[in-house]
Amino acid sequence: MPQRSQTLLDPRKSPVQARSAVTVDAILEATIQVLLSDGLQQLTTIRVAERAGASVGTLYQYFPHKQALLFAVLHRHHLKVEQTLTQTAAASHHKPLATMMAAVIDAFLQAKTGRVDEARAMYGIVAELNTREAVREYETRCRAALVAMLKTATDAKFRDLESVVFMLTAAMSGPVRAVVEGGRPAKIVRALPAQLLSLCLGYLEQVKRKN
Amino acid sequence: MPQRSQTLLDPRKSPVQARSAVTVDAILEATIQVLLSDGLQQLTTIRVAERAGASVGTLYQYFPHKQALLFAVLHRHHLKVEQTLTQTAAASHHKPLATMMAAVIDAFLQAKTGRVDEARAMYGIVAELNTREAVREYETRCRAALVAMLKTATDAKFRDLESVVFMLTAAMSGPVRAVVEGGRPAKIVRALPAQLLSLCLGYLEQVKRKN
Amino acid sequence: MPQRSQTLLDPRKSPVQARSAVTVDAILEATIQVLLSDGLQQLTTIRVAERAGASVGTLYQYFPHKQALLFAVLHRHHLKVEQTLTQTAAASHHKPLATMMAAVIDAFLQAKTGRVDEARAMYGIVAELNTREAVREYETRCRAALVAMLKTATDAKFRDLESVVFMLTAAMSGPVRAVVEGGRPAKIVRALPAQLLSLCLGYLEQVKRKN
Amino acid sequence: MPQRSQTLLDPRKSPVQARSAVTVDAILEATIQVLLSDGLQQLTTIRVAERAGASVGTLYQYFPHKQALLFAVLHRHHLKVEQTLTQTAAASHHKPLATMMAAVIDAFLQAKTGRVDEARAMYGIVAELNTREAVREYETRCRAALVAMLKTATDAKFRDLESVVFMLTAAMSGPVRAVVEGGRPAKIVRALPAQLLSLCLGYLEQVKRKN
DNA sequence: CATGAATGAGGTTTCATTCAT
DNA sequence: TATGAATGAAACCTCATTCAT
Repeated sequence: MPQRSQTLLDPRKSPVQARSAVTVDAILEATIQVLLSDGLQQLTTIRVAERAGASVGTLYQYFPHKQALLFAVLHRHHLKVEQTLTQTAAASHHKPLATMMAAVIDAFLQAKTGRVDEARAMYGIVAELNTREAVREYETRCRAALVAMLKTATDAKFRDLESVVFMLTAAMSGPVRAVVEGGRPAKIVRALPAQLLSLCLGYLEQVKRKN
Repeated sequence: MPQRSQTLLDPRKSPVQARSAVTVDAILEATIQVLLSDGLQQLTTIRVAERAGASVGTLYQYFPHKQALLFAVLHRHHLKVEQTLTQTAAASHHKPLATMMAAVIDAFLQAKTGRVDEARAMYGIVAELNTREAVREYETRCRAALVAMLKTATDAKFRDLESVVFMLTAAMSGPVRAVVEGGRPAKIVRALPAQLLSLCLGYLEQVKRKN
Repeated sequence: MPQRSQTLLDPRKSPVQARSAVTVDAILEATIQVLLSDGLQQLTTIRVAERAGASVGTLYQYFPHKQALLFAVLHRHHLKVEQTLTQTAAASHHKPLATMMAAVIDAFLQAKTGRVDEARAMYGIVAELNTREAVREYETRCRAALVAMLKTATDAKFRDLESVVFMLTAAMSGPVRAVVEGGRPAKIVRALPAQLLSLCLGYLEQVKRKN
Repeated sequence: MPQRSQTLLDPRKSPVQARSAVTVDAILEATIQVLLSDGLQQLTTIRVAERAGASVGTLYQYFPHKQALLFAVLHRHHLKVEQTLTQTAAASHHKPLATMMAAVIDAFLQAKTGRVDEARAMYGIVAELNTREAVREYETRCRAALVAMLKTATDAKFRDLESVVFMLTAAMSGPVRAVVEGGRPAKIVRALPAQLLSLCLGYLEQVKRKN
């Protein structure tokens, strides 16, 4: 699979008929399935097509190449997470910090662990592809929503809110990733929301002091 | 590259003559170089051998297959980080929390950013290979060192220290990864040590309160 | 070419479209050609594909690996010989020994020397591959047909017919192999049918006496 | 292993020192061992050297290439069989047919089954290499010994003794090969000498009649 | 639109052979 | 002489992609 510039990564044609939309969806779903059951190395276009109940030819009708397919899967995931996050953040404006963070953490965890398998699959895609650009943009949009929200916090003001939010999100992504990738004891998984809240609030507390 | 069980990942033969040790080292180094310049997808055994100034045949004298090569590189990195961390932790016993964490963060950052390229390459390897087992063991050993250290903290006692340390390390790994993978503004990079300290101490503060 | 268990030797997929049947046949035929012109050592999958007017990829669509290809060729040959032999044997029930053996020898020689090249190629395959199992089964089926026939001989009864037939077929296979492998004087080749008949009848005569 | 003309197949240098003779012998013996335990495909020069307790370099001191090594093994076997056969034949001049054949069959079986493993290994070598020439010469010499013997038979004279001996030896080689290659029931193995005698005498009887 | 047979570049791995030590 | 590290040609096999049906 040769590396391609990202301008070529868009789907080949938009499914205009209902039937096509179903097919495309089946393919995207199949991609995640194969990714999880076989791994990225074993993910071949034929295997994806088979699992989707289609033929390779059909797959290539909708995706110009394998990268575009993987990219589309990633994009769909990003959209979902971003949407959840943005809406939650918007709904939490003008609240105290603790309330805000509790809501955001909840939303983030729900988006990520609602379909753990999907989230797990994404890590593989991101590692393999040239997704730096896309991931950066996605993260930037997510952070923007949090920045906007935190600006309206009733109980705190931050200098350099950008940096603060970077740390917050990056710090959260660590434990979340560890849990999504699996193999953590149940105790840790259960405690995760509360722990993340401690993590965030603790950090914000420290930062506030230095303001 | 077919998936292989990890018991087969050991190097094929230990170099007995002096020159072979040099060769093996050159190959490991070349692997990192190629990983960074070409990416894991484009990393071929021939390319690695060439960059190492050797032939494929030589590469295969020391590594039974590509996976073993990548695995060896990862293992070497793990050893280095683990050693730094363990020594620092051991030297920080019986100190206050803030001192401990400052030392540990410093050591961790030095190990990871001392050779950013190497650290960056590792993320690729981990994503590609079946490294779960190895990574888990490495992380467990690192956490054990921190647990042992924190037990002796002069200014705090923790219930469930295991979970606390899990959160600490996982939380730190987020921002560190973001920075190592590159593309972050210089301001963030510079501020990282202090920010990580805030993150850790803030979290520990929160946890202490609930004890 | 690594040794593989025989359960994996089956063709990969059955051709569903008409053109693929042609392709498969061309590949099998090409295998024999290459086997004879280049020898088993020089038989490479690429060479076979080229000779068949196809590409390696196509070859591997129908045969999971080189062994399976060779095995398929052998199997086809076995089927042909077995069929000829079985039919002839069945048609010769209830005849005197001499008539029976003349018919069988004739059939066997025809099957083997009708396409000497093919037969010759088989010896190479058998030597190279792990064909013990397959060959044994084939031989067993052939012997069974002869046993059934000889039981109905009008002029002889044998104790331990199994052993007798083993000796008959094994004895015949010697000279036939010598001739098929080539380089024997024309005189010997011409005289072969009659000589084989003498061999078989002579042996049966001896065995009868001891009954 | 490229095919080579047979003029190059001679050992590189004759071992003049006793030590060398031991080494060469160990290598030849190791070749047979590897041939039997690993098969011809897996027989590599390094493996042979290891099994012989030497290094590849040493192996190549005595054999210019792999083919020469295999060829030497075959040659040694041929010499042994030929010698046994020739001596027995010479010692059986001026005897009746039955005595002659009994002696020859006994000698042949002893030579072949005395070290079944060795004999079995030979079939592999012969199939793989370009040994036609060498095998033909060996067979010719064996037949010559039998022809000379049979000429002096006290109870029979044959027209075209050459052809008769060809049939005799070829016919015998069938069952012997079957048994040497293994997997035959013990009953058959035990009965082999007597059966071969029946085979030969039966055939000779038939031929005599037609004289 | 859908199919799946065909393609072939390119990747991994082996192993006979050489040659510096 | 003996060693074993190094070589690299060449084999096997995969899989993204195309295109005739």
